[in-house]
Amino acid sequence: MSLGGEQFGGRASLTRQISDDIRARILAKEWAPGEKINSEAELAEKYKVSRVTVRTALKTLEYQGLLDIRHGSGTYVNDFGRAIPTGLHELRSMSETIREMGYSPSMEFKVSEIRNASEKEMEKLQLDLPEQVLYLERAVLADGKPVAFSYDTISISSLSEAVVEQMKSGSVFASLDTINSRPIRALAELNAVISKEIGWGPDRPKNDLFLLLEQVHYSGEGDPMMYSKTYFIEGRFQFLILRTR
Amino acid sequence: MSLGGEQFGGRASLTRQISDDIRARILAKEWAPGEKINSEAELAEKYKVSRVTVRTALKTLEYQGLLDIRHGSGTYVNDFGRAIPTGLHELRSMSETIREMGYSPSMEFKVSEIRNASEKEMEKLQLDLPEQVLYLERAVLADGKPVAFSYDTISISSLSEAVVEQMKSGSVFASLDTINSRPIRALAELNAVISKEIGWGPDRPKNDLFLLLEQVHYSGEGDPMMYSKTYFIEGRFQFLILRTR
DNA sequence: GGCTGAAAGTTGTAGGACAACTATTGACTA
DNA sequence: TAGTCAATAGTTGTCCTACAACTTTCAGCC
Repeated sequence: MSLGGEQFGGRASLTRQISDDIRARILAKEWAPGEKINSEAELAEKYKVSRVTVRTALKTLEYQGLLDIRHGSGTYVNDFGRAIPTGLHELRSMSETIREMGYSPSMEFKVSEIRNASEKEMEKLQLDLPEQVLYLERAVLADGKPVAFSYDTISISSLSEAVVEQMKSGSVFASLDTINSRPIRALAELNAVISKEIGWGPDRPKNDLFLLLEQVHYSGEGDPMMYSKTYFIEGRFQFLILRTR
Repeated sequence: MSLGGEQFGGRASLTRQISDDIRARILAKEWAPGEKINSEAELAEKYKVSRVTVRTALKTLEYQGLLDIRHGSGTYVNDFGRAIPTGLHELRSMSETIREMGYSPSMEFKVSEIRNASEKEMEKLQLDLPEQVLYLERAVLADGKPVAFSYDTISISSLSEAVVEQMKSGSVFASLDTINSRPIRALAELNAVISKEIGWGPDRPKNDLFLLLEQVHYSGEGDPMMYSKTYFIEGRFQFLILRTR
């Protein structure tokens, strides 16, 4: 059984590798919704790890709403229709999330420039001086149709020019992956917004209604890396949450 | 060290009792934000449980965004300004959430009646026949000020008349607690809504803008118990989410 | 002062054991 | 036959002990 965890230098914990792998297996419909998966003992043997590690991984997936662990009975795949719980708690790139939902993600760049940070950006990114930042305006597409408009400001003082150049037209998270410095945490706020200033193009919603996810991403050292405002077009993107006790 | 877990007949797991207790201690500011809490070994000794149990409890709180567990270093209380992560993933009553945020919760009943279920309600509650349901319209107040309007439909076919009567003017969750049948899961959807039909009174938002949390609550046996639409007044309630990898 | 390496402290993983709970089976009874 | 009940096997929850992996501290040395 090969895991192919650790994508780069930084090695993910064993628990994380297994949790990721089982998550992928669930989303790949290896088990039907409601079906009982292998017992912890079996999984531990297959993955060649201890039961403790498997248990921790399964617990994570239970938190994420994918599994239901029943004492004395077994562990079952949760039934959530066609949609996948959005996982607001898990830090994933938009592209990854869209892909997991079964669509094909893409981006459409509208603005992509390096300029001085505004006052609000300085505050959010904890900059003392108005240094240079990378500013992006993009439409997020699923199967070619816009589902959100994203306004991102990225602190580039500690990034090489090559990486910055890459970000200007590709995925921000993927670029950060190449230097192994993807953010590991984000503090997000959710708001309902109505505004004529947001979005562009023919697929822009006529009622000006958006669900705004405003967040600051932090590096492993706790430094702010990116400040982004993502405006989800109401009705185009399903925010599904499985809540548990 | 007394835990006072199991509030009624149903016994909560050890892990859950400890997780709840530590959560309360964190929210009571027993440790400052950023501060390192006791080691797992210490906690295990204090609570008189194994380290495994403590670890599981801490993992839960880490997932909820309250703690940061660092390998080789220790476990730290997360720093999130004044606000408490809303915990969209944890199933809590509105009152509990508001109380945890440091406000005093209350309810204002507008409608409270028993009537036949509508078609949509029948679908959501999985009823074959249009049986009787309890319908409530309430304003949710924090420190006397409305933060949300809630429209709830409760399946009462399996409830005693006394419990139903209690719900008509008190907390739904508290009433369900008395017979030990609080829902353990909810499937929720989040939307931005603009509507003139929602809410009432002088504190109703003039811009008609709400964040709608529409959800179905399920019992331990998987049966739908309640269908509710809670319209949060945009700007009055902070939906704060800590996202982690 | 600054570097090095040992040591102590903490979380992560292992393995084995038993407790607690669930689901199934089959015997027994009315 | 249908229903009840007890035994049983299977699964998750908790405990114990030990060690690996990592971080922080600090004494000792240059």
